[in-house]
Amino acid sequence: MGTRQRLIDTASELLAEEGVDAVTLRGIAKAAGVSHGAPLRHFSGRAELLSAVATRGYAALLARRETLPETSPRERLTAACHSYLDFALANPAMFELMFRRDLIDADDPALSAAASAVFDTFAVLVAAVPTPLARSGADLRLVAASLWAALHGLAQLWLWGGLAGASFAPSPEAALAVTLDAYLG
Amino acid sequence: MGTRQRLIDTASELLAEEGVDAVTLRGIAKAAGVSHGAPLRHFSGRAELLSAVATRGYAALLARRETLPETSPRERLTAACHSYLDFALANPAMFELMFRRDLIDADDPALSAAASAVFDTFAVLVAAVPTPLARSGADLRLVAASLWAALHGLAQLWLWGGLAGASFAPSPEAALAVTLDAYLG
DNA sequence: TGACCGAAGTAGACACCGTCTACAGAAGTT
DNA sequence: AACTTCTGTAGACGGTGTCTACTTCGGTCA
Repeated sequence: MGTRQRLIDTASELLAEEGVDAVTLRGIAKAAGVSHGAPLRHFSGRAELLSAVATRGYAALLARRETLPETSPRERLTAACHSYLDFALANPAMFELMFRRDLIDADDPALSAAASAVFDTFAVLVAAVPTPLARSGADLRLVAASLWAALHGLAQLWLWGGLAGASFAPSPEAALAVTLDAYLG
Repeated sequence: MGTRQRLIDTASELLAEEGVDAVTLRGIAKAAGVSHGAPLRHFSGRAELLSAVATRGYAALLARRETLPETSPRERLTAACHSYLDFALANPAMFELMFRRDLIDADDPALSAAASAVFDTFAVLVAAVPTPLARSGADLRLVAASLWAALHGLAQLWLWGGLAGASFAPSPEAALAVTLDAYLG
């Protein structure tokens, strides 16, 4: 296996185990058993390596779409929403990296393609459900964007520390249920 | 004026002008005209200084609640939502800092108090509006959390790069309108 | 075959970062 | 007047990303 691929693998493991702070170019190199300068032979810099890692994250998110139940469009959509939240909570470091534009290169073609694919497939799922919003004539892609943002905010806020410190501490699933209620009626 | 306060001021300006990457302890010290070690006489470390800056951000967010129109609860809530999004888009670096738990100390008492106050006042606004969700018996604080998350996700996603790269690029206001439609019916 | 040449890995240097420590002075207290 | 505390400075240390030689190895071509 090529060094380039091993660097991405090692970085992914390091990310999952030690968090986003640990994904340092030198640390990855050491964990991969190469010198600290070796990664620069395969990537233009840290951002490019981490972009490759994040791209893998978007791919994993997309892969979850293949495992949705083959039932009603509505159930498929709610399952996809749960899947998104589950992914974020199960892979917090990867999820954080995927949206840290100071660590990755947002213009990376593979990365933005993967990210767009995630949104596009989500938009398709949304379009298949006759929500009250859709009945009222709203732009379906706008509804998809709005719902995705709601999901994303839920994940982000929860990873951030939930509403800990606030006077009560709901579970993310409970909040998601309310969100889905709002959108799907 | 004490050095401590000037450090917070300088850091805030630096944050707004140069972004979150520029808010380095040494950079702040230089901009404030003191030696690189001086900040450590007033703060235990970078996290404590940045927590003070972020606390100011939450305070600014809270202050916007004072300027809401004295009309119907529904209009007050929608105005508060627009205000939240406006704040994020107008102060992207501050908004980012406020939710970067690797840069600030989430356990800072002043910080968590300010953050909780923001959520609590938002929950009060939500509770005053007879949304369809409320009528269906949902926990009002849960509704507030869900709506806040939706707002937050909208802001975050937009700052992240909007849905640029996706097949279409909606304005954040348009997406917010859909979100409010979903929740307020 | 032998010369060449580019790709890949290494080691060292540089500037920057956060943090720690030793030191100097100023201010206030006993 | 002596002593202690507070505030600021300067230097050091380990860590980071990136750049620049320097090797080394594999394949290509005369």
